Amino acid sequence: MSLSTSDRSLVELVIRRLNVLRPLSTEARASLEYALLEGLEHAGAGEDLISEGDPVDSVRVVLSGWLCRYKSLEDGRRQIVNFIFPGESCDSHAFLLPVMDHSIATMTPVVYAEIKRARFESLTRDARSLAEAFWCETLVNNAIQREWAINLGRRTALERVAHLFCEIFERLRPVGMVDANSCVMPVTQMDLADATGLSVVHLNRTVQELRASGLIVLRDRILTINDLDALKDTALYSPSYLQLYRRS
Amino acid sequence: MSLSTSDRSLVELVIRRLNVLRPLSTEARASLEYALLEGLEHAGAGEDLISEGDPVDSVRVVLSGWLCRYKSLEDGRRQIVNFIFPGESCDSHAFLLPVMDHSIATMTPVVYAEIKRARFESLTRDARSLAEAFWCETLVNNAIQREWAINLGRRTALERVAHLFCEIFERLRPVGMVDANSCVMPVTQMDLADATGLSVVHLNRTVQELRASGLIVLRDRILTINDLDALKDTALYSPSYLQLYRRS
DNA sequence: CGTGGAATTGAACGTCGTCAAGGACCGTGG
DNA sequence: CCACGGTCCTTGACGACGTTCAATTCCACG
Repeated sequence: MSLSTSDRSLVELVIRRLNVLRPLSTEARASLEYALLEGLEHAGAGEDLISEGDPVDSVRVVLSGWLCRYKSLEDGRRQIVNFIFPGESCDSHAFLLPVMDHSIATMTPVVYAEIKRARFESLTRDARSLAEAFWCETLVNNAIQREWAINLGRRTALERVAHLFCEIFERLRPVGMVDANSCVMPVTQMDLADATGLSVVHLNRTVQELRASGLIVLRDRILTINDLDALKDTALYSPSYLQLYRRS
Repeated sequence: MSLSTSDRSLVELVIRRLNVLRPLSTEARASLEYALLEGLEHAGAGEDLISEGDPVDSVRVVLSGWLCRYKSLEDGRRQIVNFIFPGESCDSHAFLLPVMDHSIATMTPVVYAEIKRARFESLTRDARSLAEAFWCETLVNNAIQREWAINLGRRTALERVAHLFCEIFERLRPVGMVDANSCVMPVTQMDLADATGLSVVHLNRTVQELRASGLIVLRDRILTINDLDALKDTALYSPSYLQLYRRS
């Protein structure tokens, strides 16, 4: 495995993000950085990294690319229950439960670092700040999951899609994947439909409604938000749940 | 505060439940039992224990009664994102994040134990098994939240309500609140509507559909499930997410 | 009794899903 | 070079599921 400078900068990104959740000690950063660089892996788009029912014995930290957590019903209906963005980890501590309750799939080519359970446990035992940072991540995930519940249960199609775009934008911003008012949107409308609980057809019409009202431009897999505040208004978006910034 | 024998048996229930998630050492049980008995509190029905935006500095463990986590939109639309049943804790570790992202309300009169943050942290520091048990609880909650996402996003009204009834029944069983094939259902149809993302009117019609098909009886706040397997079939219910039983 | 919350019913409407077809784009192979 | 197939996006027509509004019944409680 070769260690490019780009890999190193991706690892930096992970550490910076965790550091926002909990300030990390110098040793914590160093040992995490080492563990990440040691476990680098690549995956193509559209692969299942883990499937519902699988036992888990490692933690994966995403360095680049988009993934999603999803669940399926017997008859094929699928619900994406969350996205996973660069800097986030897939299933820290998931090994505390016997098996996965959901699946994780790549939506783009992905670079990630795999840390075996024993290694992860010794890392977090040695650095309390690291352990807390990963736990904070789990808690924030929990909060996002709750926000998705009200999104799916109580928002209209237009509000749901607007809300999803706001959330994606706000989650990509702190990891430097937002350029002024636009970001990549490397997923199909089918995926967006599965994330918002809509049919593809209706998702498409809803996106066009957002386009027609001038709030967004979505073309060539690039999302441009013309007026973020206005988009948040139509989404009834309240950002507190992301906990992107620490209480000072 | 008086310590009745009934309080003691409720505390036993909490410990038994945590013990299913992680085997607890004798000392862990003893110190937790002590902390719980020391922090007993009561609340009436329909009270907000914590509201979105509040800082948290304690953990509440529910000894009896039903609560719910919910989120609201500006215009009053409300989504119940989860229930909290006896034996479960409200927000263990929530103090790791600055403020609550959702509110917690009592749906019935409730008995709970409040453990201050410092106390909780020393408890879990001294007993690793206890810490892991509480973390497991958080992880299971996460899994439940994901199941609710697919419930709200991809199931029909009939499936949603059937699924909710299955889940409630299965979560109440291990804490001894199920009697043969029936359990209490001490909430209004308005609450059930807010939990399933339906209007009250349509929830009512859906419940009647379940009644008409002979699957359930719901009367006088008692839910009787005539054929649990059949109900699970109509709900497309797959129980693994509750992780009620440990891998041996 | 009378009051108020909860459950229930009816009717009309609307959002969203389904089905089906057409178009844009892209890589592959003849 | 162009035909071909595949995937994704888009549009139209229609119907169904679920919402809204409003009225009625039921029941516990004072």
